[in-house]
Amino acid sequence: MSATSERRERERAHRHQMIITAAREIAETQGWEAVTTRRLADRVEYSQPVLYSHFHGKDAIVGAVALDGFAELAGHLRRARESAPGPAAALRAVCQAYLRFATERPALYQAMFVLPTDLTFASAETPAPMQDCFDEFVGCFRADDERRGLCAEVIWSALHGIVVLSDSGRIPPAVQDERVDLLISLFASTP
Amino acid sequence: MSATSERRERERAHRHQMIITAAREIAETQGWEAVTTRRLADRVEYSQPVLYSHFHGKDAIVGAVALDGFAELAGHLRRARESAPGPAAALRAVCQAYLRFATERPALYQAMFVLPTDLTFASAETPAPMQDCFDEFVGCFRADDERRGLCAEVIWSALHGIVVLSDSGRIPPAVQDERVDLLISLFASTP
DNA sequence: ACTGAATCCTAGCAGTGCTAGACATGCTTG
DNA sequence: CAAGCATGTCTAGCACTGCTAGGATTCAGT
Repeated sequence: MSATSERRERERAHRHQMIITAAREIAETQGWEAVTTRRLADRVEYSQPVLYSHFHGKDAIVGAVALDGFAELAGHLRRARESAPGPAAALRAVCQAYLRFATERPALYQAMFVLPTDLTFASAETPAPMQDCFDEFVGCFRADDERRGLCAEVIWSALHGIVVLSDSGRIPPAVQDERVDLLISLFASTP
Repeated sequence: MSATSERRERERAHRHQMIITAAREIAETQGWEAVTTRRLADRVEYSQPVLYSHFHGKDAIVGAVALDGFAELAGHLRRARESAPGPAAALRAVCQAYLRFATERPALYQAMFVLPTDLTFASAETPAPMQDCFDEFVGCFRADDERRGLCAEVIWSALHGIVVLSDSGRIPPAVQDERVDLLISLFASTP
C-alpha cells in the first residue's frame, strides 16, 4: 500500500468521524428530526452521495452516533458502580447515572434506545460497548444470583420506561428521583 | 337545524369514524409507516384534503386511534383486576393483561405510547379513557398507601420498558413472562 | 330556476431518503 | 512524459412524505 493511499485512507477515516460528530451536533442542538442527509452533507461540506459511501443509510449514521453513546454511557455506569461503597449503593449509583445520562444527553439517548438503527442487540455480534452497558447492570447483583441477568433486564427496562414516558410527557417529569428511589428500594428489599 | 343538515352531520360523523378505523386497519396490517395520508384517503374513497377537514394533521389521526386503544385497554385492565381473587393477584392479572394487549395489538400500542400524538397526558384535560388506564394500576395498591400513585407510575414504566425494548429487539423477546413474574414479585414483597 | 354557500378534488409546494450517470481528478502504465 | 484507466465527487433527479391554495362541483334556500 502506497503512502498516498494511506493518506487517503486517513483522510477518509477523518471524514467518517466528521459525519458522525456533525450528525450528533445537529441532533443535540435541533433534535434528530433536523438531521437530514442534506443538512448533514452541508455541514461536512460534501454532497449527499459521499455520506452513502461511508454509511449504508441514515440508520447506519444514527447507529454510529449511538455506538459512541454506548461507549460513553458504559464509562459513566462503570465509574458510578466502582466508586460506590457497597453493592446496594452500587445499584443506586448506576441507576442515577443512567438517568442523568438520559436527561443530559436526550438526543444521544434517543439514538441508542428509541430510534431505529442497524445495531443488533442481545446477540453474539453485539458490539462491545453495548454489552458493557448491560454488564454494568448485571454487575450490580451478586455473582451467585442465577437471576441477575433477568434482574438487569427488568431494572434496565424500568429505567428506560421512566425515561421515555417522562420525556414524551406521558408521566410528569417532576418527581424522577422519587421513582428511582422506589425502584431501587424494591430491589434492595429482595434476597 | 334542518333535517338535511342533520343527515349531513351524521354522514360526517360516520366518515370521521371511517378514517379512524381505516388508519387503524392499515397500521395493524402493514405498520404505521404505511399509514400515509394518500393511502388513507384512497381507503376511505375521498381525497386528502377531506382528512384535514376532520383532523388537524396526521398526529391527530394517530391520536384518535390511540384514544380508541385506551378505551379498549382500560376495559381489559379493569376486567383483569376485577376477576382476580385478591389484591396481589390483581396486580399480576393487570400486568399480564397489559403485556398481552401490547403484544397482540402492537400497532395500537405504538399509537398510544410511542408515536407522537395530539393527546395530552397527566393533565386535567387528559381524556377519561387514558385516566382510566392509569387508575387501574393505581387500584392495584392499597387505598391507604400514600405512594400508590408513584407505584403505579413505576410499574407502568417498567412494563412499558419491557414492551418497547423487546419489541425493538433490544432485549430478547423470549422470556417476557419471567420478567413480569420478577417485577410482580418485587412489588409483592414490599409493604 | 337562480344564486350563494358548503363541499370536494386537482394540482402543487417544500421537504424527505436515496441513487444513476456525468464530470473531474489523480494514479499507473506504456 | 503522455495516454488511459480508476477513483472520487457532484449534479440532477426519482419516488415518496405531510400538507394546502384555488378552482370546480354539487347542493340548499329563496
